[in-house]
Amino acid sequence: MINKNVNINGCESCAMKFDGFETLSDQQLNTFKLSHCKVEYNKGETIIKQGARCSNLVCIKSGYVKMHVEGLGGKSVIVKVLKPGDFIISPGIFDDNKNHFSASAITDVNTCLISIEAFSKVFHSNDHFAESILQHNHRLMQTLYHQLINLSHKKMTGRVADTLLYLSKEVYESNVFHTTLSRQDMADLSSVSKESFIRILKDFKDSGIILVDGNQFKIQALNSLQTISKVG
Amino acid sequence: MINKNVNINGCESCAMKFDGFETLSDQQLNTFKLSHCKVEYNKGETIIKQGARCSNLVCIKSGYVKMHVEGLGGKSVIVKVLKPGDFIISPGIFDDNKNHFSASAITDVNTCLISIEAFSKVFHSNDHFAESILQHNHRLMQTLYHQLINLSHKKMTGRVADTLLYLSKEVYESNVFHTTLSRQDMADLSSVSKESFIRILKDFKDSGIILVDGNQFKIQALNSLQTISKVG
DNA sequence: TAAAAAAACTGAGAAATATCAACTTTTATT
DNA sequence: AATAAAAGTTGATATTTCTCAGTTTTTTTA
Repeated sequence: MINKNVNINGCESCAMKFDGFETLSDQQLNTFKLSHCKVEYNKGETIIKQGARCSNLVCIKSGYVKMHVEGLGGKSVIVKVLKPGDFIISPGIFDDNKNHFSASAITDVNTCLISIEAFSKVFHSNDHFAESILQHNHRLMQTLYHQLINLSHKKMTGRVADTLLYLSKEVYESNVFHTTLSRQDMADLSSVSKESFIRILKDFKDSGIILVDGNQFKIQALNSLQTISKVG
Repeated sequence: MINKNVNINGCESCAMKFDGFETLSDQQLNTFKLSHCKVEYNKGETIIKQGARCSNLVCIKSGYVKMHVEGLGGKSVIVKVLKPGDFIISPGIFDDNKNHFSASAITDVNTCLISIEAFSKVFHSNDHFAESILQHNHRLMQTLYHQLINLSHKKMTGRVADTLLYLSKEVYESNVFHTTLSRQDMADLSSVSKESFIRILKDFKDSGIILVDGNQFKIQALNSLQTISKVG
């Protein structure tokens, strides 16, 4: 026995729950384990770079990550904020092997990187896993449809309201939250300029809809915010 | 033998090529054949309705289809124009079983509808098919990322130029084309108002970049159009 | 801890874009 | 063929949203 520790912190005993991974057999988990790297990223670091070859399935064990698409003139759109339990499959997998978006740490982040070879092997050997990967994709696509509607049919106020609701409900899961996203990030999530974002935030604050102190947020009038988001 | 014709027009002999279907065995094709309905839609008819239960994989054998997301106040965004050989998998499959977008015929359309049960059965029994379905999805997602950037970083002219290039390159595959999309449709594809779309079209025409006569288009200065699209 | 850099905020003005109303042309219907 | 309905077009106007420039606050670095 060369290494007694081979199973310590092995994937079977990983406390983290990733949706869809439940159907993996011990052997399949072992395939992941053999390929995996535990990597810690510091706040601000790039985890996935748009345009680069994609070589990993990135599983987030702790911390928060922004998933963004880099556009024209240094601008970018934030598509999603990922949290522990989320994982990222680049749409380049099974296609051109390039990343079509970037991902950056907005806090210190602990990840588990699984090689696409291992991912591919397991995808091909477990049809239930394949189904859950397709489902994972479909959900992301629903987010994108929602974002498209937001952008084209809503005015700035509606989009900013949406961002606040998204952060509160989906990301931080509380009506009081502290974010490490900058104002620019939140503006990119709402597709408005930073200045406009700040102004609208102030309006919401002045109307008593939210409470803001730096990066600390509290949603006070959920109904109002939901109405603004719906009406656009 | 009850029905001598059972194999006539069976899926093995279908002349239509759908990407990813090559890996299907005769038995798997038979699963599709058993479930399939050939349905002809008239121009203007709804093929897939957003919010309704999704019950089919829709394969387009002839004609053109617009895929659109219905948003607020009766507005909608056209995500893609589908042509013969394309097929539609609703993102609701393997998830909430609802359609998250609509699809409407913009010409008379011949379709082959395959039940999601049959689709699911084959997806689970052929890992190469599963891979190509995931790839199909990823490509659609790339379109969506592109659209997001278009919407948030480009001005109207850039978006309209993009729409013309898209129709010319991807849909009609010629620099001279006739479309059955209305001005409103093309505006929805560009996320601008119909009036703005018409105005920009006129500008392009006056600058000699394109030639327009009703629904007949000719791209005369491809370079200019590409520059406008890139610069935004 | 002082200086520098980055991020947050504010106001004014300019640019982009939508809306509305009228009008023309095309298409569909009786 | 006459009429109605829908789609396309145009101009004027109002709204939305961005950009720029300056200021303050916070964070980082030396």
